[in-house]
Amino acid sequence: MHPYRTHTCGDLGEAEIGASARLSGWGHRVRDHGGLLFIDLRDHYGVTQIVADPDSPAFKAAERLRSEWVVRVDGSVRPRPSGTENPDLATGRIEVFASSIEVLSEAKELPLPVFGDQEYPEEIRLRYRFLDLRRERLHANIIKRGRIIESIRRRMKDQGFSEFQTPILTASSPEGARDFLVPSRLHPGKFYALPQAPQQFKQLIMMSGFDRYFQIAACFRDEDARADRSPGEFYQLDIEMSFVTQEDVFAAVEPVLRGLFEEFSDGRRVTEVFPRIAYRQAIRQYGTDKPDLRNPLIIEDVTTHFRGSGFKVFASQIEADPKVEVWAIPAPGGGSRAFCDRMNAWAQKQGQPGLGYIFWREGEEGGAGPIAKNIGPERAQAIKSKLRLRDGDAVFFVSGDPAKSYRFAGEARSLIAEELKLVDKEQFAFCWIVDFPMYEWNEEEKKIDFSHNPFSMPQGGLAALNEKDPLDILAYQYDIVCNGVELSSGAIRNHDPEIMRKAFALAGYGEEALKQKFGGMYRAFHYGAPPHGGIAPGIDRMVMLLCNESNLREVVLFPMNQQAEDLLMGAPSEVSAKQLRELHIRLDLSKKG
RNA sequence: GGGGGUGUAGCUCAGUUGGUUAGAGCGUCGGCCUGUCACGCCGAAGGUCGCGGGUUCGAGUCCCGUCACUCCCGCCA
Repeated sequence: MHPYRTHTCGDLGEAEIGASARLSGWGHRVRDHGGLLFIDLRDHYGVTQIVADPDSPAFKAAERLRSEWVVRVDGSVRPRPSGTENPDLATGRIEVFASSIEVLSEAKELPLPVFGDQEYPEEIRLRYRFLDLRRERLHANIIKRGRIIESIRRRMKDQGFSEFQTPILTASSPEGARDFLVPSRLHPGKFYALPQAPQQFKQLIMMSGFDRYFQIAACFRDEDARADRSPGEFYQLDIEMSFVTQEDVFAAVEPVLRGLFEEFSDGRRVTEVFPRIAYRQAIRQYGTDKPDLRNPLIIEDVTTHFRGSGFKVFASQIEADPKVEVWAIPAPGGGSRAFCDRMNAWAQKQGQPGLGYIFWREGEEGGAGPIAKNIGPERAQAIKSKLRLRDGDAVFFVSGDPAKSYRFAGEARSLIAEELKLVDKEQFAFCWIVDFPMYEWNEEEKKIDFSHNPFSMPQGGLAALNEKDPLDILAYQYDIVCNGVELSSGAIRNHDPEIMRKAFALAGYGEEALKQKFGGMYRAFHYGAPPHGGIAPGIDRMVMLLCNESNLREVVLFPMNQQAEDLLMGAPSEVSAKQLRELHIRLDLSKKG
């Protein structure tokens, strides 16, 4: 017989009744009735109830057993007595009567119980990650993650993509995030960097004559963490294609994501055709460039209704600055003073002067609230009909230069919909955000910056760069957004060295800088570069959405904490003087004390 | 780098306006229990109230500092 098991803890059913079985696993829960004792034995596959009574030679060992001890159980499979079956357990119609129990490994008193679904603090969960991972929810998430990645690979290959591996030790790149550096032993004073993304490699792959590349790529960035941003490292579904337009990229990626989400959505609806929303329209309608389309509210411009009105706060702002607009956020069902006051109080807590509102009670034509009184019934009625509001509804107003106020309007839109329960949680709502501006104004340095990837192709090509106001130039640059989560940016790349020189010149970089910073790739552009483009959806974020989690640590096997420390492995750690000597590194910790 | 929150038994938490010996549930240990599946019942052990300082007759509670964790801003394809 196998030394550990003939079956797993999820195998046994009525078909095995009468057979003898050997199981190994963790003691999940022990119920000792004195003369009768039950053990829920758990392994990766499931839970099986073990029974022992004083007639069994295993009884003594069973009485010693505690939670999370690892044991091997020999016994016979028998039906549970009528009325004691457990329908919540896959193996709940049978039990194993133990003839022998051997303890393979004892467990000390647990700092984190595996049994039950109580929440525990992060520090303990991370320090004892191996216990946390035994728990049902995390265990299931990790399994699901594996299946999701497997499905992505299959779907990408079915679309004719090939998976390649790009280097992990590469050159430091000046753009974007802070690099993780790796000192070179053979080249004193020089460093490798871990890739922030295989961006340049995937473009080089296209220029090397390949097509339709993808990779489940590890990316490294030495930046501070967020709940939806792991410290240090994360994974991207890195994609690049040759001879494509933006539409071709969408056509390749959309079915992969839709199919993937349909496969793992557990019945939640998935957007059938991903709408395309221009960046500027997204800002105006949703107050964000990553709108949650599960939220039905749409912001409208009602500036004209306040110009010259009796509500002097807005009217004088509009008078004083032509950039000022008043945006209205509808709140269907929010038509009560209590709700409006609560929103206003929230706004003040956000450091805003307040959140103006009008609300309509039954049979009250002009609307209620201070703004309604000041602008008069005609204007209030005009706003009401423009936003298609009814009695019982409210509308909130955000006034200011949209470039500064849009974010607050977007936050208000989210909170209103959340409070009024207008967000349909039973769906995955995708959209493409397109037409991102190529450049943006850097107020601190008083100069023009690339707003996203400097290698994006400007819409209109060289002519646009030469003729248009740089701040009006759009790029073939796009995001994919799901439920308000930015899954990825992508772009059609700039493959033309002439356009590239001009594009960098507008941002204040000469050709020398281009050569120096992006030498390998810039060189490749001069030897026959195909038009190409791609995208790189974040694997961890997709898994997070599909697992219905709001923190990446719930879908990563061994995550670091927010300070980018691995509490289980003890990373980062000090290294020996010998290691440092070999790497030509001398430490100066004087600043740290 | 900045702001918010949290820190009390192995774990999750309660602890009133500052007032005697700091409590509960789970877990651990001991006892009882033959159909449980969050088994039940009885009992016991277990505490640097994150750490340091201060105010006070008296501090888990108030003040200052500091550390740890967490969320956010800055930062970040």
